[in-house]
Amino acid sequence: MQLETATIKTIADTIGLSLTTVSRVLNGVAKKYRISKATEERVLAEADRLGYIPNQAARNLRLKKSFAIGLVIPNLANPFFANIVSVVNQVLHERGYSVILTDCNEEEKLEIEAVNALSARNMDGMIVIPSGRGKKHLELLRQKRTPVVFIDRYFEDLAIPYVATNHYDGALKITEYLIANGHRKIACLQGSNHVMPNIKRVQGYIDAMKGHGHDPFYIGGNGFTFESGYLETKLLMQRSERPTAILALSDTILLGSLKALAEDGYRVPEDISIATFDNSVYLDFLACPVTSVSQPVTDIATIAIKLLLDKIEQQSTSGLTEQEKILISPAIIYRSSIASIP
Amino acid sequence: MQLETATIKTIADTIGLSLTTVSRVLNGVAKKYRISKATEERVLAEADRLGYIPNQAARNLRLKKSFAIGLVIPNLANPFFANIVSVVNQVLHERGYSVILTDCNEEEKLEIEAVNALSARNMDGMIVIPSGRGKKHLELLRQKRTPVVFIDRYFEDLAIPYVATNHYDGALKITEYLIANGHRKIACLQGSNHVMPNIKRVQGYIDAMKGHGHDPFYIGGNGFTFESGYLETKLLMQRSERPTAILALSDTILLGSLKALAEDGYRVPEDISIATFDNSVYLDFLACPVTSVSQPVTDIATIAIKLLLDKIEQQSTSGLTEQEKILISPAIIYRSSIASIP
DNA sequence: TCTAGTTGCACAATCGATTATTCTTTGTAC
DNA sequence: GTACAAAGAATAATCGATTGTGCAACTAGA
Repeated sequence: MQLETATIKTIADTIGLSLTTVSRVLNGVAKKYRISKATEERVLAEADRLGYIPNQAARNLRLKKSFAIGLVIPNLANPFFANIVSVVNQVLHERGYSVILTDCNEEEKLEIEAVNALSARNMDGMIVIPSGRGKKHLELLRQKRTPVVFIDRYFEDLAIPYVATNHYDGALKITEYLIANGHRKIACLQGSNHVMPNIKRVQGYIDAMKGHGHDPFYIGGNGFTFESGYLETKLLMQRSERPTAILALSDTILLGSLKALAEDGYRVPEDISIATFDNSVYLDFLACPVTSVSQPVTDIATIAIKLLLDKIEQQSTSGLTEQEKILISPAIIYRSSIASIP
Repeated sequence: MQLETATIKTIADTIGLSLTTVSRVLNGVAKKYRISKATEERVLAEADRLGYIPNQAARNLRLKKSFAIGLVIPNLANPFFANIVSVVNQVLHERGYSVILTDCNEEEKLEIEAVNALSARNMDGMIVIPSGRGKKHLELLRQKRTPVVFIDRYFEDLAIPYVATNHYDGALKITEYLIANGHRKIACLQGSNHVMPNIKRVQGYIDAMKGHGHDPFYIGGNGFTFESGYLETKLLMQRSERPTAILALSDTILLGSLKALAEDGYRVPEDISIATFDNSVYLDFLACPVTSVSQPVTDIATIAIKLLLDKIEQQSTSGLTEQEKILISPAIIYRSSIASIP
């Protein structure tokens, strides 16, 4: 077997035709250029025999198109993001695109580097879940006319489409459910306080409380992490006035919170009720299964890709329409972690 | 601001030098080609002013090097794989490589397509966790001299390096621990029975049983999935002779198994003991925290990348040495899911 | 002053694929 | 028999970066 990789030239030489003809056949435009059936078949047969695979770098250079989509996400170790990547990846591959991934570890510096690196690789489009609050590198993409879509996290003042859960709505509903169950002292353990999902969720919590005539009881924490949930819960339970319920704004926060509660001997839901976001699969199997806001991951990913591919294929230069700001209302999955209190 | 992307030609034209000189300065080989300090500075200043980013497709084509590593994995939704990808991604980006990801959804067909697509993109190297049992597409990579390293799953008869947990050892130890706690009727719920980790784990289970004079009690299941764990446990508990312990060969299987046990009213560990693999973070928070074999994900990923980059950078054409078949013994994390029985 | 060597930079080919343009041959109509 | 059209395929430029080789201009030593 030949060690040399076959190129269009290899094929052209072995069957004595020009590069042009071979290229046209392989691109399926033989008819358009009146290439005879016989020639077409000879080319195809030879390409097959040599195991020809077109060099993408050459195509990319010539066509200024990479057939690749860049994916920039905060942290793959978080199952919620991993799920999004999984779905996005699958759909894009079906559509013939490669996926170039970067995990930014929630650091803005890495995010900027990633966006620039992807830009150098001529991405046909990008899907970004921003880690930081900086926008300059993202605006530069618009100048370069690279289509971008945000998932989950977004900037409202940027003319870049986004698809996300209606975080506000989810938080509002689940807080109202807690209130309906008699809770007043509901503590909210938040994530990174500069990202949109967190801002909206906190606002939902606040509005639900106020809407029912209560002041927000407590808002603390500063990251979508296990550690933040753990520390914040420890602090929380040492206050003179303890909460009757905790609303964790992510599953990672929840696990930390549960660990703190368990260490201090609090039982769920007897001693304290708890609710969370994200609805990871293991919530059903915890000591006490936890009620959760369930984000429609598959829908979000699918819609985002549709938006992106539309932009890529039409290159519509029109401004941002309302249809490109999409929020999907989440469902709430009821489990046994919330007790009714008088 | 200019909308056109700056190229080397742009820079050369605006300061009146040749492409050659600009390229050499930007590649940091100015000294080698005796380019004056003054010229060098003019070039750098202009590149900076124009926000020049080298076109990777052009470099890739010319250098036959993509500065990218292909990653082929079975399923990102599985936290174990997501963690691997997270670590791999981070280390590679530090080293200046991009990561091109494909999730194969555990399908061999997708795996083959992915490997070919990555090959067309001239990957400098690839890290593969095979989904299927086919090897032809992987052998073709050796012909093309693309360095490859397997992680977690591997083929012993292929001259391709691998880094994995010592699955056999892990299964042996945890089974012996169950035996030491008085268990004899230990059921083993397996994953995909054609992949190496599963084969080795099952063998460890069998050898531990036999080593202590017992016949393997039960081996069932056929996938690293929630469903397999659930169904198999339902079947298992309907047998006339019930197990006193279950060894789930992954966390996903575990969750399914726990659901089945809970539905039928069995308590862990009072009615039945249970142990698992993977040590996901949520194991601590289950109704009964579950004892688990903990795979050294970070170590595995780090070593695999070291092997790969060594191969890429030296292009050592030497055969596979023993040092390129690396198995790391896992630790066991003891929790309360295993009861001592008389 | 002349030669040999050094300094500073440019020419042009190359990587593989695409494509507008051009060229040749064959067929057809009057 | 001439003119012209259509069929079938080739020439050559192009995308952006890299690099072996070549060529002035200048310097230093004899």
